[in-house]
Order: sequence, then structure tokens, then C-alpha cells
Amino acid sequence: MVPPTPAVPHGKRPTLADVAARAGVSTALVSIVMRDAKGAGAATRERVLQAAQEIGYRPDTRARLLRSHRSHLLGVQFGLQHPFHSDLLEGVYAVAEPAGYQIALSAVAAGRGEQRATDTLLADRCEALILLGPQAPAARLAELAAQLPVVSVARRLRGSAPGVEVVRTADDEGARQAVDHLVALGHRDIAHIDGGRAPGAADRRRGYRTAMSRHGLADRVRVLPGGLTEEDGAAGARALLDAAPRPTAVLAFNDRSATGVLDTLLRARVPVPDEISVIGFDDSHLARLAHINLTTVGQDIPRLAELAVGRAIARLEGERIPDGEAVVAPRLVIRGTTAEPA
Amino acid sequence: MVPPTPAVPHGKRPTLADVAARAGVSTALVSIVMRDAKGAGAATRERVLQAAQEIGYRPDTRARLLRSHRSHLLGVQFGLQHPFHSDLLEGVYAVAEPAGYQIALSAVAAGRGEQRATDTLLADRCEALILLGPQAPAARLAELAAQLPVVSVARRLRGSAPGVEVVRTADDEGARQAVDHLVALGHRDIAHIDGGRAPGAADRRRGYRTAMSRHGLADRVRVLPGGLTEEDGAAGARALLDAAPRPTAVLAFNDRSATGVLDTLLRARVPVPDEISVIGFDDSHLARLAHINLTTVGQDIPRLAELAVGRAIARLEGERIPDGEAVVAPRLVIRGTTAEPA
DNA sequence: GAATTGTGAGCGCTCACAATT
DNA sequence: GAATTGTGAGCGCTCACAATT
Repeated sequence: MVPPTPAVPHGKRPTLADVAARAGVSTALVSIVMRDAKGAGAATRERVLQAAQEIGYRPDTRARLLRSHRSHLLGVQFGLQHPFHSDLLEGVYAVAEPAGYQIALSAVAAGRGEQRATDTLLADRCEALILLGPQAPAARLAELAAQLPVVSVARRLRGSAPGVEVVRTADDEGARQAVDHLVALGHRDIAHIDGGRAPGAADRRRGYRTAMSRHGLADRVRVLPGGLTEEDGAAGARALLDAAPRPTAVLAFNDRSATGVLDTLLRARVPVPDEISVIGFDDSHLARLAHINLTTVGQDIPRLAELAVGRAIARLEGERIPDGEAVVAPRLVIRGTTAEPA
Repeated sequence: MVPPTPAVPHGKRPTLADVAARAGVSTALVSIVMRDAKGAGAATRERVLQAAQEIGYRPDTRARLLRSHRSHLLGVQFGLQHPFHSDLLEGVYAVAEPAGYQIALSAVAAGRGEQRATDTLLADRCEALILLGPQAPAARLAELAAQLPVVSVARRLRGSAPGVEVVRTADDEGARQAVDHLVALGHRDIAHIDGGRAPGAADRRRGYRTAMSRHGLADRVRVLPGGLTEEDGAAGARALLDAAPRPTAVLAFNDRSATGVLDTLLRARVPVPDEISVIGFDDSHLARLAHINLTTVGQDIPRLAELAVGRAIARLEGERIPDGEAVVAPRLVIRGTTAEPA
């Protein structure tokens, strides 16, 4: 049985002209009222809104965009499997919509690469692109930046993609804070399970090394290959358990990785933080869960989102933008997975 | 310093007319070539593509949609914080794009409710709506369904929203499979940490109760209030640890909840599965991670996505659709968190 | 003259159809 | 006659401007 709604909706969807006819005014006037622009009397405004309501009129965003010079559309590319991106998106919506910009989302997924994601955003007439943790070659980013304003969030680009705005956390500084905290607690054997080639991984690795050296612990530096998933953290933790001497503290690349570390240690009956302290990175939802209660280097997600949207809009509106990257300070959040060494 | 790219891109972006002028043909012909439609000679086709390439032409999706009767756009509403939705989206993209439909994404987030999410999809001229785990009142869904085809995924609607297509997993059957498995292992004290008011929770609860009764274990039924997060599972597990007698097995509402259960048990030094067996629901990425290795009731995510997209398209193309809901069979995936009771 | 209203054109495409080979 | 090419109109809006109070 075919259900009640017809395949092609009943007749056509109502247009400006339908509203105008019903209200007995011109379409231009309806347009003014629908946009809430000035140039219409209170009585007419009332009458038009009434008519629109009655026939269930909704403005057609696409026609609107086509006609107007500006589209006020920001295209955002994100990874479907990254909770950190989800958190950022919340912030992006929160900042963009009040500023009068709409968000067009395009996901990177298995079988749907970044090229595809950005291509659809361009075809949709986005005015600027905000890329969350893009992995595309710098040359591709530069190519995009030649066409429209592009903001890279959380991916550093050392001048290799001119024209691309970069908004990121001071990853090295975050790693330093983590090491400082552990050293202050009395730790010396501090290992780092890194993020491999993930955005930010190189800086965190460097920050860790530098901080260790500064504390005279250069010979204790231990970097284990990792990645951005729970599994990567678990693998790193298993390697550490076999090591002699075992470290008394671990800095993981991110919270997901740290979760994997915690799980492996728990299974191996190595009490945290009594025997080994663990620090994550991001301060995502995960870290805050009471049963995880992870000490972590917090990224200021709302601030990152605000800066990303802000720079995109500033570029579009021709405002002056401070030179160089926007680097946001991280902040160590001390919870229950770090303590003095045994 | 303002960077190289001008605020409003260099002049204008190229249009069909620009390509036509460069190739020395009519715009209609360029349109044909760009759409890969028939009606253009090989040589012309070549020349047009060449011209388009040279000036960096990209078709404007919005103008295209405006002009053509059909938009071939499917609007998908999803929750930003639900990994299960991310998995579904992967499947949706994989099915829709080859079928010639584009996906418009609209996220539900803090401060951006479902009403807002669907409103933007409608304004974008989507032809059909696919709602992942919608929580909106049935009346609202019915209202939408009166305007265009609507598919509800994972949310059951017992006739309360006529016209809405429902695609879901047989949640009760899934819970039954879990209980059967545990009973076959020898468990009798099997508790359920439920999903509260989450979509599917009522069916899973009922499936659990029914299965317990069928095994003559009605007096062992224990349902603890829960939800869909790790924290909900952890809270339920804490309650169970204090209970006397402790259950020997727990069925959690979903994998996230089960992860919270596992964590709490590990911390309390209650070995899994030696002392307590744990089963999740979904078979999300989470469950498959080696260090979690969770026995779980698998939802057939690719199939759910395929059915959702398929029904939307069928409705749009006026095909006959089997009456009633599309219910997908779950399949128990046995991993490492279940065993015979001690 | 200031506020309100209307007119005409056109944004970038695709479609139906006519004209050309 | 079949394939290829071109013409004109119009999708639903907004904008610049003119006309009205």
C-alpha cells in the first residue's frame, strides 16, 4: 500500500507569489516581510505573515541564495568517527547561527574522502570552508584557499598552504603542562604514547620531549607509537607493561587513547593512579565521565569553534585579521588518574 | 594583514555561460555535457569539458535544484553525540550517492533542537527526510509526513504518526537472544540496565522480561533504570554491586552503557566474565575494540541504512512499499565478556 | 520628504521545443 | 530521420529603482 503522502507532494509547495496573491500585495513586499527587512508597514506585515502561515509557506533557501549576492553559508568538513569533531560542531553551530550564517555539513567517511566532502561544499556555494582536522595535502588546501577563505582547525600548516587560516591548540604547551604536573608529583619515568601522524601529534611529541629535557629527564624519554583510537592506547599500554623498568606515568595522545590505556591497566590489575598515573588530551565528554575521571589536557573547544567561525566571517566581510595562526592555550584538568608515584 | 584571497572571490565564480562562451557553444549544450546527459557530440563534449576545466567551472547545485523539478536531496537528521548515528550515516552515504541522491545533513545539538534541524532541511528543499532516532512528538512527525516522505530510523511509532515509514531493529528479539545465550550458559540471575526513554528501550525491556518468563525466571527479573551513556551503565553497575544476591550476568541497553558497566566492575575487581557476564547492544565500533571485546546484540547497521534510504527513494519514485514497519533482525555477536557462571 | 508599496530584471541553471546538420 | 545544436522561458527568490501615499 502506498501511504497517504503522494510521492511528489500535493501540487507544488507554496511560493512567494502564492503568499503575495493571498495577501494582495507584491512579491517584493512579501520578500521584505519574510526577511524581516525594513520597508513594510505593520499592518501589511501582519497580513503577509498571516497569509504565509495559512498556506504553510516556507522560504526556499536555495532560490534565496541564488538570487542574493551572498550565500551566508559556511561549509564545515568533519570526520564522522571523531567525538572531538562532534564537540567542535556544537560550538560552530552555536557561534555561526546567531551571527547570521548557516552551516552546511559534509562528512568524511569510509568511501567518502575529503576531496568529495569539499567538492560538495563548493557546489553548494559555501562562501568559506572550515575544515576540522583536515588530512589533505597542503597543496590541496592551498588550491582551495585560492578560491575562497579556508580555515584549518587543529591542523598546523607551516606556511605550506598559503592563504589558509589556522586555528589550533598549543599542543606542545599542553604536553609540557602534563609533564610539569607529573614531575611536580614526583614522577621521573614518564612515557608518551603518541598520535602517529594525526593532526597535532608531532607538536605534542615535541612538547613532551622538550619538557622532559628541561627537567633533566632526557634519558627517561620514551615515546611509543600510537594513534587516535582506544585500541592504539591499549596497544601502547601493553608494550609498557612489558617494559623494564615500567614507567610510573603515561601521557596519552588523546582521551580515547587514554581510555584504552586505563582499560589495559585495569585488566592487568595495575592500579591507577597508585602504580601508574595516566593523562589524556582534549577533555572530551569521555574524560569527564565519573567512572573515567581522567586527568587530561583540556582543549578550549568553544574558543576554537569561535575563532574558526570568527576568522571565516572576518575574511568574508573584509575585516582585518591578525597575522599568523590563532593558537589557543590548553589547560590541564586534574582529575583522578594522576597521583604521586608509589 | 589580509591574506591573498580576496573577501569576495576574484570577480565572480565562473558560470555555464562563461564555459559556453569559451567553448563557442550554447549554454544548453554545456548543461547537457555537465550533466553527462545525451545529446552532445563527442568532439563538442570534449571541447566543453576542456573549457570548463580551464576556467575552473563548478556547477552550482542550488541553481540546478531550483530549476529542475526534482532536487534529489535527502535530508538526514542526526544526533551529534551518538556514535550509532555516525555509523548509520556512513551507511546512508554509501547507499544514497550511488543511487543518485545527495545528502543534506542537519545536526541535533545542544541549543539546536529537532524542530530547527528539520526546518532547515525543509528550507533546503529536501525531497524526503530520514530521521535518526527522532525524539520529537508523534504529532510533529505526522505533520512532517503530511508534507513529504519521512522515515524514522530506530524509533518505533505504533500508528501514532500515520504516513511515517519506520525502519528499526527487532529490539525485543535482540534482548531475547541475549537472555537465551546467558541462560544456555547456565545463568539464572540476569539483570537488565535499561535505556530509560531512549528509542528502542521499551522493546528491549519487554524482550528481556518475556524471555526471562519463558525460561521460568520471572522471579529473577531485575530492571535497573539506565540510559544511553557510559555513565548510565556505570551507575547501574554500582547499584548491582550493592545488591544481594548479585546477578551473575547483566544485559546493558547499549554498548556505551556496557562499557560503563565493564569499567565499574573492573574497578571493583569483579572479574568479567568470571564473576559477572556482560552483554551490550548495537555492535558499534566500541564493542569490537580488542580491549573491550564485548559480547553484544548486533544491529545490522548497513541494512538499516539501506532500508531507510530505499524507502525514502521508493516513496519519491512512487514505487509500491510493503505495508508496515521494516524490522531488521538482530544477531548476537559472542565475544569475550560472557561465560558460564562461576 | 519619509515611509510604504510596486515593477522589472536577473541570479545560474534546465527544460521543452525548434532549428540545424 | 536521427543525431546534434540552439532558443526562449522560467524555477523562486532579491535587488535597484520607480511610483505611490
